[in-house]
Amino acid sequence: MNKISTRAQIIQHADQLFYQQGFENTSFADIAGMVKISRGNFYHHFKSKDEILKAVIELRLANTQNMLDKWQTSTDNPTKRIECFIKILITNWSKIKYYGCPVGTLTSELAKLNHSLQANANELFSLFRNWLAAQFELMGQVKKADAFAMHILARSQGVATLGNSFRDENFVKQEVEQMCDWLNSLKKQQG
Amino acid sequence: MNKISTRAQIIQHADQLFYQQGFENTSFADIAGMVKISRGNFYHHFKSKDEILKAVIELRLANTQNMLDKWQTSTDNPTKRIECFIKILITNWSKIKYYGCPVGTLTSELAKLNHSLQANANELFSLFRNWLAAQFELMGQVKKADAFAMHILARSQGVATLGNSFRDENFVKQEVEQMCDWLNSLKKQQG
DNA sequence: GTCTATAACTGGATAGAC
DNA sequence: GTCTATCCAGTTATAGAC
Repeated sequence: MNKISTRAQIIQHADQLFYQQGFENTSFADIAGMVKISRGNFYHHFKSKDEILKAVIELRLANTQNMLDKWQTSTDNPTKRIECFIKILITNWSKIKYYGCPVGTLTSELAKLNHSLQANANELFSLFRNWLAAQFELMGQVKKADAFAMHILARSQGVATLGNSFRDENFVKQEVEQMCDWLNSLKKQQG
Repeated sequence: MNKISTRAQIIQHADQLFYQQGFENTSFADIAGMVKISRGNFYHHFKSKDEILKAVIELRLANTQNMLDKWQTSTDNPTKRIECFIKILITNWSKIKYYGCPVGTLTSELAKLNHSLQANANELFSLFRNWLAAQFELMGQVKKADAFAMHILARSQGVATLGNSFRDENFVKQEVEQMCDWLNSLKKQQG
């Protein structure tokens, strides 16, 4: 019955704004405007802007874990699971088109700011990396599991960046298809 | 005999700072500090930060064109030329490690700012794209030339982003090798 | 006591007058 | 080329509302 807490609202809107506008470029006034509270009131919930970022990253980690868990239970075929990952590019295309990949753009921005929460943001990549590696292991690719995970992560990342720059959906679809082809060629090798 | 002009110095240092710190996060004072001129003098050369960005992008376009021209003359083998491109990841690793790809991080940042110079920055990608496509055509891959160009551009981009995040040189080297293998497998197909 | 609004402080930014 | 104006960010202090 309770309404969503103010704290949760702040995190939720900050999450969205950090993604769409970037962390640095998003001000308290921006967030306050969306949550409809006064600027000063923030400090009742968070000690600093960095704490909001920390909470946002934690929210993203939780949401990502949820997504991976769902994929894990919705099918027992690891190849199909990896395909779920690859196809986020298409599922989320309407956002990626304008704002890029939420993980890659955040880690890149924090790297340039030399921000103290770089490691936290990188955990988002690690979450995908480890999950993907686990799937490749299930496919029988034990030795190359991590390398393959990084490979597919990197290709997805590149497609997101180029897709965002050129705003070309066909390019994204083609690359997704190629990644799926590559994935399925691995399966056959294992037979 | 002339010393490098003040204007050129501003652009050069801005280029470096925009790359290392990001565009938004770099202030006039930062640039003025490096060029060692007063801030008033700044306005003699540039009316706004956006004008500096425009000049920086033009400088990068010129530098990129120079690099491509050099590769074009230093070898008449298109496959080897594309390898030159792929291997920038290793050549520039010491910078990519900390600041990512100068092109990808700029276009991503400008996309989030919804900046008016997005199209100018994208030209940097187009320069590479068209040059790569021309090389693939010379390799005999006429129909797929542009798709291959985008493919290799995207993969390089992804490797830069992940390399920057995980700071893992071995990963970069492995991916570079794989891209070169892929490239050479195309050559054989054509005979 | 918990949450919120208002106002003011501080530093850094762009901008522009002199 | 200095110096100032203005604005806006993050932050803090205080006092009121529930």
